[in-house]
Amino acid sequence: MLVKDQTATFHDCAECPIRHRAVCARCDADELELLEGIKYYRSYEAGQRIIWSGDRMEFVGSVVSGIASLTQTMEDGRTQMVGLLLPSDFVGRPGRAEAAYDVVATTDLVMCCFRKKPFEQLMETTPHIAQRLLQMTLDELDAAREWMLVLGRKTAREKIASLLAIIGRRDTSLHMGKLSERVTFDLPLTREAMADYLGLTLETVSRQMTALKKDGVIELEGKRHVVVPDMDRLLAEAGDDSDGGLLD
Amino acid sequence: MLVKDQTATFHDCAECPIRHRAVCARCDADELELLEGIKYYRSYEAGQRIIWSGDRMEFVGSVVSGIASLTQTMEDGRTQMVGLLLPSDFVGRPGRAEAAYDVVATTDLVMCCFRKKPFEQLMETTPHIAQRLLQMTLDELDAAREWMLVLGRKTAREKIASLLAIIGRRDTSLHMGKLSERVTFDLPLTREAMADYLGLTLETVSRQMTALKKDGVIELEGKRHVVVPDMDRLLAEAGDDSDGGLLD
DNA sequence: CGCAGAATTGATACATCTCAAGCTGGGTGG
DNA sequence: CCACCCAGCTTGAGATGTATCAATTCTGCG
Repeated sequence: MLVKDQTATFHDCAECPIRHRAVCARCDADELELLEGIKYYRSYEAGQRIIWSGDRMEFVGSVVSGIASLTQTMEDGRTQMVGLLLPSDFVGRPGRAEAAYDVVATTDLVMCCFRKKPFEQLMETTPHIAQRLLQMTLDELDAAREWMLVLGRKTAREKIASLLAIIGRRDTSLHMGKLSERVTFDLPLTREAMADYLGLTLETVSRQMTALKKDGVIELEGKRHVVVPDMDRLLAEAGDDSDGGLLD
Repeated sequence: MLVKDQTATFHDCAECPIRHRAVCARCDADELELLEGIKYYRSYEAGQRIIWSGDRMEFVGSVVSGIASLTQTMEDGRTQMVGLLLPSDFVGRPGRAEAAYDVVATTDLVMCCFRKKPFEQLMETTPHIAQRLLQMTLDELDAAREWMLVLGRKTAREKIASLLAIIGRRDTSLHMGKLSERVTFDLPLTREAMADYLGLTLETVSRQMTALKKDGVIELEGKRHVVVPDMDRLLAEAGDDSDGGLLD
């Protein structure tokens, strides 16, 4: 399987695509070697569940490639996505035995895993890891709070625009720097996943996508490929005062 | 002023009421002494703004007594509370120059402050502080994500019940341990603040409070004093499967 | 070809918002 | 001590945005 083959190419941390953004970002060569000793790769297919809420967690790790989602579900089936895990994002919580959320692979996914115990021990002796993890956790907390504003106070149209803006911005920051020009990306989420993220129904997501298209805020090629002719316009629709948003 | 007098009594960290829960919880006597060297107390009156979003942060610190709220505001005035700061909670983000949120004193408040620079330096050399801060940040992240479910998927009635359950649980865990018995507490929030927390209007909050009262889920003495005859009933109304919620 | 999952579109129901009056209780000044 | 005032709260009637239920239409794929 293609995904399996990819993993082989990451064996050396020095050449890892997320080397400078993940939890190991601050580690020097010596520390990296210690991490290499306890790491292993795992691949998942799109749709596969990685972790069940309430399960015992035997590992923590980083997303290397692909996208996963953190979700919570109520007894009656209502679900809310509470996090989008992108390459370099950390999964799992040191010091906690059981998972608090479901983690599901949204696309095909590769993770760099560490068994939990050894990782926790390493954290005690390697301040660089704990420091980086603190930084990343603070960033995630900011993103979560930004998202609370979206969930609590924005209209359906603004919610969609906000989501598109995040994804668009992230994709662009990876490629080149020029914003507020024509931006193009693929939606990694189904309408249903978008609805779960935004606290809407998939019908409402669909209607608002159509409306944004009709108003010229976005263009659609197929269902998943999005073109944003004017990023500032999109940000205005999102209700953002064009300053930074999530995920800096 | 009464609040001023109180601060005098906290001069010694060893006798501080939040000694074992705040960011200094893991510090030993030596480390505490270093912290004492850079700390100072500040008092605020109910309603006073502690920090403006976008302002330069010159200090970080812990809430010693009272309650504060973290809020975000959109240009058109819509506001969303993104955090409730209780005694022992940490304010500010080491490594960031500007505040991302407004912080407002909900009740009269005392804070234990550290100038930001010295605190950051101390963090570098004192793993116990960084470790504790990581733990607290992870807890806050969990609370924020729990709240995303409330904002995104719960009905107005469930939202109110959820908020009352959190406040009730916290108050009880401070006093005695026996839950699911009669629980009593004062609401530290106005209806408007509740609305800002829950992503509702204050009219809807008021109506749902009335409805919960009429249905016997809660009793009200005056506007602010709440009696919960059956905590399990309240949790059921919140849509929680009676397991833990926020703020463990 | 035809099926299945994903997405769109339509008609209607309903929860919450909005706008507009009143109410309540604690504090202030005459 | 009373009358008034005002912030906080409650209640009402109607408007509106989103959910719900129900068909279709699309799209990729075996």
